[in-house]
Amino acid sequence: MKGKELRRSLAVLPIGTVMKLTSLTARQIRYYESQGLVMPQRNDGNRRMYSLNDIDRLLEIKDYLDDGVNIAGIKAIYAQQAQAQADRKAAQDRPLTDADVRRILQDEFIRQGGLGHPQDGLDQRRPL
DNA sequence: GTTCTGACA
DNA sequence: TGTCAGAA
Repeated sequence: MKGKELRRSLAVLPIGTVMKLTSLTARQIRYYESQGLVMPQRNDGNRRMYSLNDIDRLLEIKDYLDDGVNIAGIKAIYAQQAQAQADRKAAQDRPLTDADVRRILQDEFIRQGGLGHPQDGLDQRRPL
């Protein structure tokens, strides 16, 4: 993770500041948290501490709400996005399976001509 | 003074 | 969602 994103994820804002930055009431901000839409950190005194990313998320939630999307809908959107990212990460981290290796070897085999079609006298080789 | 949780005329 | 209470 780069320093820039690290700073954006630093939770340093108390709810009072977040209220002014988002024009949301503390009631609304806490409610969205209860719905799992945001998950601010807590400091020693159990006070919610928000990061710049949290601010963006809250502003985004507000926009969705203004566009008529309900809480359930927003939940679905974030759930789907999280799933999409999980899939991408899984694809990156997963070591090659036997199936992957077979597919790669077969592709390479075909790329080099494979069994070809000796009958028609022309190979199916494709240039790289 | 600010924020937290829980509750509801 | 607003707002009040009682505590931290």
